[in-house]
Amino acid sequence: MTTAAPAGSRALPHPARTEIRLESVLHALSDPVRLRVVRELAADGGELPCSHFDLPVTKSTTTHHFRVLRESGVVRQVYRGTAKMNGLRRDDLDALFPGLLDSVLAAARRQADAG
Amino acid sequence: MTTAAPAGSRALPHPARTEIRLESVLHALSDPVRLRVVRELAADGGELPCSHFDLPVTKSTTTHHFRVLRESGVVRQVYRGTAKMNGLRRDDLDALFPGLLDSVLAAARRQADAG
DNA sequence: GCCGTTGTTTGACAGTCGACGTACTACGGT
DNA sequence: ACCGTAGTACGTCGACTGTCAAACAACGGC
Repeated sequence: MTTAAPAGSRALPHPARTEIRLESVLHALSDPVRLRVVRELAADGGELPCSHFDLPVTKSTTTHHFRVLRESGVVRQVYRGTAKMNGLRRDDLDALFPGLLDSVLAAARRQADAG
Repeated sequence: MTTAAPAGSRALPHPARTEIRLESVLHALSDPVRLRVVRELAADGGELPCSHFDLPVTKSTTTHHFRVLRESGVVRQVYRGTAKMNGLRRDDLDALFPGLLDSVLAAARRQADAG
């Protein structure tokens, strides 16, 4: 009754680089909570656990948002002990859509500053 | 009986430049039909009537999509006789979010070519 | 072995979205 | 005055979204 994934390294499905769709990425980034997560990940540059983010939503909603980000190809998630680490898929996104992520991040920063 | 707008020039509400929200723009661009419209508008550079677009949806759905694009600040719409002309708000978008529109368009082109 | 921390799952719920058809309005020509 | 073309408004429908609470699972340490 292992669910299909071997215990000890719960598997997380990610789209391959070629499967990443622009529409899905834009949709993932169009939510304020998710955009904020992406900004923090970009600012950090490395990997951050879900628990690092102090989001104005419950745990289950947080799980949901991270799943949308992962399934759209925006973040990569891996388990490290009990924590789930999140990293931006900068390499893949920059290869597929050069400049897109940077201009979205710049736009978000600008809008936040003007706020 | 006039609905509030003087006859002869039906008014269409547009967000002012400062009211345009990044999240709304990304959401507007995350739909395949709308992204396609935006690409055609960008390729043309000028104004095109709704009837120019041969979209795989009905007229009423087309109206809906153009409204989303207008209300998010992506396109500007004006009536010209019985036609409703649509133009990209390049000036406003470029001023608010430099490079964003271009990288989205480049990404869309790239994805379409690879498709 | 037990507990706390971390995250998942499930089910519910209200709201939005994209799509449709039908009925309607607005304008330009004939 | 009439018709045709262009687009709108309204109501509906099913699917998806964002949110929550409550119960559960996995791992690390004590």
